[in-house]
Amino acid sequence: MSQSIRRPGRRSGRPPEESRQALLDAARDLFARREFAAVSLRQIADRAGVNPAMVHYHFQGKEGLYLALLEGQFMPLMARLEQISSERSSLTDFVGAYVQMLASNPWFPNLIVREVLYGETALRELFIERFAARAGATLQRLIDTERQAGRLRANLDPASAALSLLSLALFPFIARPVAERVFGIEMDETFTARWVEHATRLFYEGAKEHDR
Amino acid sequence: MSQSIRRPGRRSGRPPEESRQALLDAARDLFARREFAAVSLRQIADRAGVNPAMVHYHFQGKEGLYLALLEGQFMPLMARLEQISSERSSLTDFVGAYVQMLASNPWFPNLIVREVLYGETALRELFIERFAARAGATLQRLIDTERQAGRLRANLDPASAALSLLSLALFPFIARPVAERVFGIEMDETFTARWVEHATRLFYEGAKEHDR
DNA sequence: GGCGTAATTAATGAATCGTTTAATTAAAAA
DNA sequence: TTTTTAATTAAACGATTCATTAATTACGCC
Repeated sequence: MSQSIRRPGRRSGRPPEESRQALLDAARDLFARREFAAVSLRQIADRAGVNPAMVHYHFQGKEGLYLALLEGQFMPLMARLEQISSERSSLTDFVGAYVQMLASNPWFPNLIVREVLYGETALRELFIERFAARAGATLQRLIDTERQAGRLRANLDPASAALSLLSLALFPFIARPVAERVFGIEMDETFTARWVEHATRLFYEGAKEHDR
Repeated sequence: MSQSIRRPGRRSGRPPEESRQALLDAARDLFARREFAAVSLRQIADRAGVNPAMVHYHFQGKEGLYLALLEGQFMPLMARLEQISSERSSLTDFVGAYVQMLASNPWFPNLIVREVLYGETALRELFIERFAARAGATLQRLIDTERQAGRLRANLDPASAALSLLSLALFPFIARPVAERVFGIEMDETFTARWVEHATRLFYEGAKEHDR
């Protein structure tokens, strides 16, 4: 399979950064589909078109590659999400930017689910403390602002409301592979825009003051 | 680690079904946390308190154990869900029974996510064809009934509505480990009941006819 | 143009994986 | 009670895992 007939030695006309980046890209794609222990170094190296030993040369081992991947790909997106969480003042813009980002980086929700929701790893704590807790608080604050402005009903529980909005915004992209088939939709930019519109409308109408 | 000082031979006063069931239970717990390739036979056997070779005696190997697990634990719950999908006529009852079941079997959403959403396995096809597609259709049918009865707005898209309701019903239990910490909730029976109430109310109010 | 260093590979080692076999004990059958 | 069968284990096997080392090639600097 990985029958590389290449002799050893530095490759000609190729910046060394290329191998490193190829490994990171391959690892990102594979770790989005299967968890750490289930992905082998040879799989990664094969996909990147380099020798497995390169993983140790560049990253000091499998775990080092994983950490570098999180540092280089996961963390920037998380920082971006955190930025969105803090600076947006409109609830709709918040959800929109959120959904936009998840839709255009399909590997991201996968890795979140794998690493944060079900992986009992140190990254979960990091994610919760540094991001989820803050985003949750921001979301509840935004909701409370809307509530005090009279656009949401007075007795609305901020935690339940925040969890609802998160559910509407995130679930379709988490369940993407199945949802696309079951509901015959394709999660492109068109769908993303429509979904943001649909979800926020449903939320606002469902959570506003109403007589019953 | 698995330093069992027990001599070989049949155990006294112990029905053989016990070992088999212990293996299935151990496998269920472990496969809910880590995927197939990441769980070793020795881990399962240790947790079950038997020798790894028992897996081959009872199930003809690791894959056989996995299939037996799906057959014995996953499939019955899926059949129960399918029953709920077909016989309930009220949308609220449907969601209620659904949520109830997910809450009381925490390993089930985990396995669904792992096996169906992200595992590119044969079980995904089975799940989609035999269950998800049918449940999706049933849900859309129920929603359409409500729509024609005037309890939901006339121009509501059944697919989007169904996906919304699913999001509200499922996401909290999929994201359970994080949601519990971020929002300071505990997903016991009390929460379950309140969530069903909250989610269906949000959905009905958000999707009913309203002037804007 | 020669030389040191950086990049890359093949070859190898130690650990662990799933599996198989043979031995051993208890239960069931005769 | 004796014999057969079922259940269980330890031990060993080959395959595959991650990691290491030594050898090889190209690049950059003087």
